[in-house]
Amino acid sequence: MVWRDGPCSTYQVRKSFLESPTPTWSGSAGAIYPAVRRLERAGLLRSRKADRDGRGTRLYRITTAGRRALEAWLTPPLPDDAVGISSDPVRTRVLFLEVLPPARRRKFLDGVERQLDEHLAELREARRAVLASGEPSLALAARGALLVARARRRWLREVRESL
Amino acid sequence: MVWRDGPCSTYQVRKSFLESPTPTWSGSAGAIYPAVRRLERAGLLRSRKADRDGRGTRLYRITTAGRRALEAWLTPPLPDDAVGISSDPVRTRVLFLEVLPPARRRKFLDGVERQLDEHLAELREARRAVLASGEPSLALAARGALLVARARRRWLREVRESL
DNA sequence: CCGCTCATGTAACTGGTTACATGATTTA
DNA sequence: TAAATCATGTAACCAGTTACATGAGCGG
Repeated sequence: MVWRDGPCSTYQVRKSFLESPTPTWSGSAGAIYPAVRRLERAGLLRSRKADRDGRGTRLYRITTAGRRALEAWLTPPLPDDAVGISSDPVRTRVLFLEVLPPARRRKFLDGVERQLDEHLAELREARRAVLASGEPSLALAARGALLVARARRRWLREVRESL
Repeated sequence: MVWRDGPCSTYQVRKSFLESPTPTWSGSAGAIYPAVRRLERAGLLRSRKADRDGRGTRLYRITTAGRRALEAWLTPPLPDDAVGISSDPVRTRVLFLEVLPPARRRKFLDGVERQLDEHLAELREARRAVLASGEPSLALAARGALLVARARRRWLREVRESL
């Protein structure tokens, strides 16, 4: 994010996390501020004091080493846990569906299908917004999220049928 | 897992994690043993000493409260991060693909498509094994993992075309 | 100038990873 | 019976969450 957003404050990085639609990126201050300091200590970021700012804000830039680290992160082969089966809380729950009596299994599927449909509507809406904004990477990512969500939704229908 | 595997040792639970194809479930001893003890302290599990075992192994069973907790976990609405956009390390990387010059972007896609194809072959193989074993929940989960992996694979093809 | 939100943190708690220790059991 | 591996842990380290503190800047 510092690579992308040029010289920027930790707070700007934090905002990117807070605004991300992916809920695993919480953007809590207690994670971001220490992480940025770690990256600077590791030599991947460099900072200078911001002008006319009473808060002592520091502006960060990526270093050459940081750039190299980014490129390494984008160089295959990716680690196993990047391409392997992604964790899916719904799939995990289905593994233990037999805990419930059959009637409640159907209720589970009803509820989750409903939630997934709402989620799909949000994703389509978000994708429209991002297409309008004209940022190609964001549009691609939104498309990816949508395709995966659709696959999960179709799978849930199969689960119901096999029940 | 204790619900499913009847009275069982912590090590049996650990084996389930170690054998899981989902790489985020590492099954490290330093996670499992303390977790099982926490569950017992919370009253969700109960244990007794195993007969004729020199290691002082304890066998765990789920309690009524544990059973209730399991059912609550399976009762919609699920939390947002369970149905929301799942984190996907490949998608995250694509967001920052512009770090690379165009030739290396193609190399990234080549490598990841190759890895995903291998992963798909493994998933199909695993699914066959699980279908043969005759465990319906495992077969459903394997099917879900396969559908999601296929969606990711198709999306990567779109990414290449849009490049 | 008062209160709100912006912005930058910090501290205690929680929990996972890595690496090691130890004794039981099995196998060659 | 010696070596391997099974099984049960523990300790140090690392990193994220929650909740709080503090001061800057701004809008009425």
